[in-house]
Amino acid sequence: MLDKSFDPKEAEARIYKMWEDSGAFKPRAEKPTDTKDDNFSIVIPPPNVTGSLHMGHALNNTIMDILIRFNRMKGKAVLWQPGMDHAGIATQMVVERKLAAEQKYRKNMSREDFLNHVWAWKEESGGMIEQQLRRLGSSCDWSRSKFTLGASPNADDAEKAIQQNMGDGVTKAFVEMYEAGLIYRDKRLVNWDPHFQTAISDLEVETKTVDGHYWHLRYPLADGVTYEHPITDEEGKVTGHETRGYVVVATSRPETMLGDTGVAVHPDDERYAALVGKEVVLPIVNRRVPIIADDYADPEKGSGAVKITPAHDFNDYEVGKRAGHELISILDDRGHILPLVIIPEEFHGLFSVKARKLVVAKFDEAGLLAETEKLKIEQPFGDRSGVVIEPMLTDQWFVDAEKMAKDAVAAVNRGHAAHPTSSSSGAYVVSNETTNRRIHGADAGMNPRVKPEGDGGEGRENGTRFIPENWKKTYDHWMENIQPWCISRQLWWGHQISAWYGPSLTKVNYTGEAPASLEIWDWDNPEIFVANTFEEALEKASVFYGNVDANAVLIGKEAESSEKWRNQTFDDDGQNVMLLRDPDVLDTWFSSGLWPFSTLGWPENTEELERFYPTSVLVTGFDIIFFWVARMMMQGLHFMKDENGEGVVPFDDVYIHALVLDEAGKKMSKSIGNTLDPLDLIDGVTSDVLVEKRTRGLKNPDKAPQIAKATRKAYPDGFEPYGADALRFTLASQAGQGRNIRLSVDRIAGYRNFGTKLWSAASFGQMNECSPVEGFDPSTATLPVNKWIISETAKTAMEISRCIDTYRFNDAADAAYKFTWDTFCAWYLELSKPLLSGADGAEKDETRATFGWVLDQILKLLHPFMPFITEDLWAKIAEGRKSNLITADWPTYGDELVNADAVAELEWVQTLITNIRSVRADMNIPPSKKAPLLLCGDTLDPRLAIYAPQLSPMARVEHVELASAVPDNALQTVVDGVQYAIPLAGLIDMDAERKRLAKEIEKAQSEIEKIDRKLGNEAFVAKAPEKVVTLQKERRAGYAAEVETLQAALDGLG
RNA sequence: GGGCGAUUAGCUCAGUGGGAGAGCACUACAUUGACAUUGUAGGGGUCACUGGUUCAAUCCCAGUAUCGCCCA
Repeated sequence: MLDKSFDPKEAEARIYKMWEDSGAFKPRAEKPTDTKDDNFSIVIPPPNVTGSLHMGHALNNTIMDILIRFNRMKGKAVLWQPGMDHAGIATQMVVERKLAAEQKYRKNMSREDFLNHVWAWKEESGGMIEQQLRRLGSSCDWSRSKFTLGASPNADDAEKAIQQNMGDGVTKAFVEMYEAGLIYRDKRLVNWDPHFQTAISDLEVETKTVDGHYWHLRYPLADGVTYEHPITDEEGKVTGHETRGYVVVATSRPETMLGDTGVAVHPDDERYAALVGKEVVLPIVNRRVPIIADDYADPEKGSGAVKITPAHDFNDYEVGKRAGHELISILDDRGHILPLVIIPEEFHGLFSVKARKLVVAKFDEAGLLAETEKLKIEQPFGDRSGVVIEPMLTDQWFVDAEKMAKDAVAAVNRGHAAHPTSSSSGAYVVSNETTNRRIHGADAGMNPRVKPEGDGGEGRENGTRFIPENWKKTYDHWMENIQPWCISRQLWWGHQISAWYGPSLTKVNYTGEAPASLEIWDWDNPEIFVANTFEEALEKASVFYGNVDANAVLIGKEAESSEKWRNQTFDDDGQNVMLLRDPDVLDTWFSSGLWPFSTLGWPENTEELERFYPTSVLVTGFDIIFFWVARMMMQGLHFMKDENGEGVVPFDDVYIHALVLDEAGKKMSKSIGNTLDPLDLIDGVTSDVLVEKRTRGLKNPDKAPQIAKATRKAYPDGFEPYGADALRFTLASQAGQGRNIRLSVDRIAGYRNFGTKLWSAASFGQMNECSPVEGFDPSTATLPVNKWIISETAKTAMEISRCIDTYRFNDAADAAYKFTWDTFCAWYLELSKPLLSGADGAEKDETRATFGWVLDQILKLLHPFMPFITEDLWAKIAEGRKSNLITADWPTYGDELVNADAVAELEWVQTLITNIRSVRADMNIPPSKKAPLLLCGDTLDPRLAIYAPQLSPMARVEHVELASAVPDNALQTVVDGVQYAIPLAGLIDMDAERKRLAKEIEKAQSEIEKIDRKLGNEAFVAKAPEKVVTLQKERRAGYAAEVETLQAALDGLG
């Protein structure tokens, strides 16, 4: 006997362990007959090692798990590759914060000591999210979980073996890209985060609109020059001129004037034409700088003249470069004014905001502050640090993204061209069945790519397709405007850059002769040796310096610090020039970009790489298309080559899912206090705990009472334990291909109820001995009711398969829900009751077997969505199953099981029952009151006798008989043009019945009118397809018959 | 400023060139037989607005309004 209901708390952990222990999460062994089509793979978007599960993960992983389980059941070799991202900045931040609480600071530690702290933290507290992902039911192959940074120095050998390639791969990628000219080192303006004191990429900068000021500053013209400045009225008309000995520039950052190199005006701006070529004297610093003409100056904005600070503004940088200006950096790493001789001492060391106030005060004092304007300004902030980002001139490593982007754009064009928008059916071509490729690792030869068999699709031809396809535009747009990607970070936690520096020989005209002395070597613009290892770098250096000064031979010393390297010149033996390894690390996304192949073992040529690259689909949110998807495309195409040397895309499809928002449509965020923890929805939570969690550790604690109040109002009773299945099903059912999902807790409860419904139907089946029958062949069923439910099962199975294949998860979930609840539970189960409780015999046996078979199919079809409850039932309703549900065969039958006659017959039964119920309910006839059903006509429909046992309980029909005329005091209904009467003397309000009939007639009448308008239109009859015209005629006939019968009924009432 | 998207029942959202849908909420009725985490029935919508294309528009096109997101 089944328990009363499913207990997720008890079952989830037990079942998950059973799956994992069974080896079901590992890809099945390769068969000799396997083609690329028989493999299905997904790489997980690696969560940050610091991360904890949020709703975005829940959606993302639910979708992946649906795809994975579906394809696994279809018999494919399935690999869901898990892993984590080391998340450079985020992790370093977490650990530094933790150390600070213990009065320990990174600055006072060696790099090695600090990294040991981070690794220790990772072992202890990192990676919690992998446990949380298990709670969702994610069926990843955890045994191959990868970490972008590789193994910890203290890891055991097994772990080291698993992670070995991760670090090697990144180094190899860096070196190869450098050698291919795709990576270079350059002094450029970059986004500088003064808090973390590192460069960050454009993508890590968030521009926000904040309250700010525009200060209009007067820059005096040099040498007593003056000009006539036009004075305008409110409408912009010039009303006169005034003589000015200054130009006005407006800025939101006055402190940068300390580093100004000029003032720009538009070349066509007549007002300033005479001033171009003249100079202004910068106040405070008393420097002369030129007035130049440049298109960048917008005559419409402000005074039309702009100050130019090339070292601290991206636009000014370009202007300065065009004008050949020298760059003057005025800020240090922390955003403080540098102690430069050209800057008055009182500014030295001031934080930029303080310097700003002082500059403004000085201008004001000197009468040079023309105006202070309050307005909203756009300001860049670091997405992690939250501080204002300073453009800074520094030496950094860059990827020439523009070059790589071309191939990546072309690959997506190919992907979409191979799959033109589908026909009106809206069905996508099933991707993973139209590709058939084999790939080998970088060092191996490639097999020719086999063209897929055509099923209408042309095959992917090594392209990637976005789903929904509108994301292609976003991707294209960004790729076409891509900027050099700054990949170096001034952090410690990450892949240290594999480059070594030696002194440069550029200062001498190097001819191969030994320079006279090391003194003239240039330490500021070092020679760069990019290599996989120090030994390799040394070799390269030896070749380079080989015939230089015989007194200074490089023999393999690596400088421990840049100070030592610069200041000491020779190593401790006083003999040798040292090489210095670049202390910086790579942007985390550089290693994430290798994820689709590094996780499969690259740069080794592994079996997994062969079998599972390219991956079938990438499932992710649109917020990381640029960060991640684009980079994987670029790096995948660069490193993974086919036998012709063509780059191979990392995935066939990219499915972009929605963002999960709260019920009000707001982005979930800790600071707003509207986050929902997936685990709370799975396990349940009290309102008190929920409030506590939402108000703990707020950046702005003042908000706590407000958040607490809103939380208690929204969820006064907290959450019940809905279980992982309900959460998954809700996410799937809301995963329409739109932009976002408002998560509804009511719906989660609704889908929990759905699970209970399924459970109770299974329980009913068990009580009635409806166990699955070994070898039952559904095509042999004889009873129409069984043929019908088998038909509906087949139709549903086809529908669900089609929907999952085309990433229409909500449609798939809906189809499963409707079939289970409405078709199976509400109709079949009730219709089967008389048979199951009737006399033993062939019909009862067939019905039991059918019931058992259909329930099995339901469990299979629901399994990808609700893995736990289905697996539990699978085991509990039948003993000695051949396999667990997770590896059971997916239903693949189809039309051959659909019996149109049986479907028509049962639809008639349902209409009859529904109509009887409806007229009775309309007249408020209590269900307890049974009544005969009279067929008003000449012959009794034999089907009425057959379904009498069902009509009795379901439609409260006492018995069925033929009547020549409608008796008085009877309700009437029409099914298929046949009139039925239900005599209920004494229970019917005849006036109400007349009104009811009149209303029904009116309804049908208005439909007829609508159709008549159409059919009366000659153009419609002439031009519309015949099918449509016929359909309308048929519909009209149907309504007409109904009206006639209803009218007769109404007339009969007198 | 450029781009993308949304606007359908009270709420949250599907949907389609030819008969307006679901879940929740609501109303009425029911209840010892799978299930109250229930059953049956019902009410409720000019498919944002204005034009256009078409025999036919909620759907395609153009514009307007409102809201949201991304980029500058």
